Amino acid sequence: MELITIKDIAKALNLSTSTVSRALRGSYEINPDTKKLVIEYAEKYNYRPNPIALSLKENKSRSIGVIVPEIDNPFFSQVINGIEAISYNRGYHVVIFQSHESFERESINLKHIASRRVDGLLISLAGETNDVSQLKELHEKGMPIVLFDRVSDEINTHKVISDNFEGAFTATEHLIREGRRRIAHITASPYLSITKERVKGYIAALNKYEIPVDETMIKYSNYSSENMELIIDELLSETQPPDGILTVSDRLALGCLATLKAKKITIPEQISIVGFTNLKAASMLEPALTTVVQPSLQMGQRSAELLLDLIERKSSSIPPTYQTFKLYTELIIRESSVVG
Amino acid sequence: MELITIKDIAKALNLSTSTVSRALRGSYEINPDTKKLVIEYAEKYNYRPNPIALSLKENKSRSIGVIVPEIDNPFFSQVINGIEAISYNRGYHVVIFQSHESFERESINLKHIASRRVDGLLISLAGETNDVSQLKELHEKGMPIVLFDRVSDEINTHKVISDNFEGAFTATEHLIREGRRRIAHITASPYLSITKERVKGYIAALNKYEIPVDETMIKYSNYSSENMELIIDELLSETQPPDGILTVSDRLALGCLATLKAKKITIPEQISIVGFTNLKAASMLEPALTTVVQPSLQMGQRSAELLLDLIERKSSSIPPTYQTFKLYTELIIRESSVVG
DNA sequence: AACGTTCCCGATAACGTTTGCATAAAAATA
DNA sequence: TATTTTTATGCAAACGTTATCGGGAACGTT
Repeated sequence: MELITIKDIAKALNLSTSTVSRALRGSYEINPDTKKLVIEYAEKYNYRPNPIALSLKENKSRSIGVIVPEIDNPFFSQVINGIEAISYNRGYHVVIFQSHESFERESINLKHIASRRVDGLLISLAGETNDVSQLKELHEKGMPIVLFDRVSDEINTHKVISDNFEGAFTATEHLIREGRRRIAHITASPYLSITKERVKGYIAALNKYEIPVDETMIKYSNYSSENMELIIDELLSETQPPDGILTVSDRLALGCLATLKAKKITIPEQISIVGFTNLKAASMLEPALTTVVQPSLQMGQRSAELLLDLIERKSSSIPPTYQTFKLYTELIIRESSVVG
Repeated sequence: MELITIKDIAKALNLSTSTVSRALRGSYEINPDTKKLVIEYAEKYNYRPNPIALSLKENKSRSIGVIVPEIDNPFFSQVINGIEAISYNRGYHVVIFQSHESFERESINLKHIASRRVDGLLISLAGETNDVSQLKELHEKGMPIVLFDRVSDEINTHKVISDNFEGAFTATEHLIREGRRRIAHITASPYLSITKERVKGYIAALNKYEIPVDETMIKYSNYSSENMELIIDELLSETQPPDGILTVSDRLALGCLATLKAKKITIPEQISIVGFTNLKAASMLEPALTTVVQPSLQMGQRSAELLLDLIERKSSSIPPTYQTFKLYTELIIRESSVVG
């Protein structure tokens, strides 16, 4: 990778590095002949400025870090797609980190990020994360941060989320209107903002229709499939087993579906299902899955735009007014929740 | 992000930067007292070496670039997951690029990468890519490169692929053994290595059973759904329409399934389907989809290991002997290809 | 002829770090 | 005490780039 540097050009052309630098950036104070000479030489030898040297000089890397729980999750890979699209257009690189839902791993990633390798951070919190002080500190030290999807009240910065309350509310209401009265809610880690908001939406819908809320119907799950088996068993062994289930992620929806099918429970007759999910195959599942679809791509795009704006306005003295952007979800009704 | 530097420590402690640097790296030639002083100060003020400065000095970035056609594709996001896992363990960062199957976009990404922002490159070629000279040049200039999945003969470096021939052969043979005789093959861009190998496997299976190969049964598709509609229409309007279809990607399999269902064609009775796909939902589709599963995670892990080895052995004078690693696929038989 | 401009260009410092070399002070040896 | 060795530290250069400053040469103006 014997790349040529400004020094090489200067030496070859008997000029100073300053002159070469200026010539390459088209400075007006360079003789047109010299400029031409330099530029031609640079093109001939395929000169490319060393981005690392520039980073050091300008104290910025033109890259942003993204921490997601799992890349291999349709929702997050769609978000990343949106992030990459915007970043690419604005000349930034995207560095990916996975927390694997682990607080420790997230913490280590944050440490790396803290040492200036990136100009800003996009993060969706890990399921285990209960303490955001490290992230907060990073933010207070001046790192531009935008939180998306799984956010925290404790950090005052831009946030981009789905309307989780509304999504869960609408989904639950849909189940109720379809005649369901005993609706379970299988959800993610209780620490997560998305969990809390969705539980609220779920409860609000039950309240609206004066259906009593039974805490044993709300199950917090990690993402393993054994766990799902357990949860379903618990639910089914209740004196009043559920006739409807609301799940809140791709994995939970799929796991729930698989478990119920394995147990020969008919969907939607015995139990209706609605999932929060971004699976493209949702319409072709057996049964076709009613889903709350989140605008994942837009979430990525919006988050990236906000972050890049923060980064580029960093020098400006006016402090940004941080906002939380709520994107709308959409309920797509399919077979899994409609009897007959 | 007011991060402290070695200079700051030096100034505060009335030492030279050299001494501080050496103290921090635990050099034997520093007075234990001084060392202790420096280290304590550094810890107190949370000193972190500036990775960009180190990159400049050592001429390496401890990050690798990954170019994939689409992040938001289960196969690739699983590969990336594997890449990230290994890279993380070995202290490297992963910078993501998407080609969106576009040659131009891939080319622009390669240009960025050429300017030393990363220490090595993992790439799976875009569907449009017919000319790999730019990549070749980059490799010849010394950039460590490992190709995965969609590779090219023209570049002599490590490659990690699935056994595409075997996968397609086995899948086709399976369809034949299930009584199918008129088997169509809907595949990706004809430029891609995976396409060529799979077509070969498909043809070899037909040959083995002395079934004539009909070129009109082999359809090269881009990834849009309108295109799929067209292709299916063409296939169905043949005098002898197909009774089996082999598709070779998540999208094609899903698109094919959707289109056939929309046309009220019964699967597997009228047409059997086998897909190359890594969809986790494959078993729960209607009908459950018979699939050739590729070891995506392992592909990512293996590729990353090979690349990092190349990077770290770069200084060694013995040139590496490049190899192509073939990973085994697995045919999982489900309803979509078994009548009765 | 003396001065002020304009035009080009170079030297230097700086970004944060490491490292080879030099060296003062201290310790050990003669 | 004189000399050598050891110990501990600092200086300066280097990685590649750009910005600030300064200045020589050529030109124009009185």
